[in-house]
Amino acid sequence: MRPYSQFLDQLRTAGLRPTRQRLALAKLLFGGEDRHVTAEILHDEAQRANVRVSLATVYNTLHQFTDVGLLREIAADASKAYFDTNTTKHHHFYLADQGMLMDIPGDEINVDNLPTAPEGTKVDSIDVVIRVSNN
Amino acid sequence: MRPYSQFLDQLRTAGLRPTRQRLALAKLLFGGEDRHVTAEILHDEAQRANVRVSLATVYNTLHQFTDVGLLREIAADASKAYFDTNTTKHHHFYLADQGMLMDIPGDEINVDNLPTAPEGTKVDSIDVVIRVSNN
DNA sequence: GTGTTTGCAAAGTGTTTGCAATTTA
DNA sequence: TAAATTGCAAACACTTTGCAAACAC
Repeated sequence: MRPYSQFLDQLRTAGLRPTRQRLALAKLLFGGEDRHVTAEILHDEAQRANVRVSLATVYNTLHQFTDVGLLREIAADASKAYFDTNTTKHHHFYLADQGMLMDIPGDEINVDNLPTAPEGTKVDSIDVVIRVSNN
Repeated sequence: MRPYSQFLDQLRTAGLRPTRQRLALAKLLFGGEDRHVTAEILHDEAQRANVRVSLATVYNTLHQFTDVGLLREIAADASKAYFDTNTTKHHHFYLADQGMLMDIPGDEINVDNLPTAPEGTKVDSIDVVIRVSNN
């Protein structure tokens, strides 16, 4: 099995050039279980994996991946951007004390009786965030 | 009717000294309809109303009001903090293009089948944000 | 080769902080 | 007068940007 081939395909399909940096970040993001990252977390992880990539490129890459639908951005906290590798419909616990997100499976919350979007707008996403703190 | 008396009472009840700045901000926030503000919006508004108050004090005041339950903070966008004068249970449309929040009445969305909070934590709030953009 | 992507450092935005001066009770 | 609050400016955290060098095709 050729290493990286799944990530190569993933990037090509998305219309992004499979550069060394994008491949390495894709591997970190999509190589295992679903996860929630901030730019800083991913950058640190890349360093530790001996992947030289600048923080600016990590930011660019996270946004590019989000634009092509490989990631989903979660507004859990007004001070930091979180990205989720699970782009399917589901919601989150936000552990305020740890600054950490946890998935809630999509079928564990019912959201219904949704109002229609305001005149002239379309719905981009529906986020349910349950903020919890230590007790 | 003594001007400001309702705001004096409101602040005293909340255990906050009714300073000139807090009174003026309370009047702007709670003197009319429910509203959503950022620190910058409120600061600008205070200037226009000829209330001299520093941006730092606006930030402090917004957080103090939030701590005592007069305001509620909404994480609608990872880049800016929004505060809502309506602290009752309800949800929001976030108009991404305008950076603006709109209330959705509490009874217009059902959220049920909620999972229990993770071990050792308690639920602080449940936010439903429907992100919409112009079409 | 040509256009894209990267890294760097600088700049930008929103927010918090330290501390002296001011205000409130 | 003692304690709380304010304003200022500096510091901070996170993010974006401009541009020359490096890379992908």
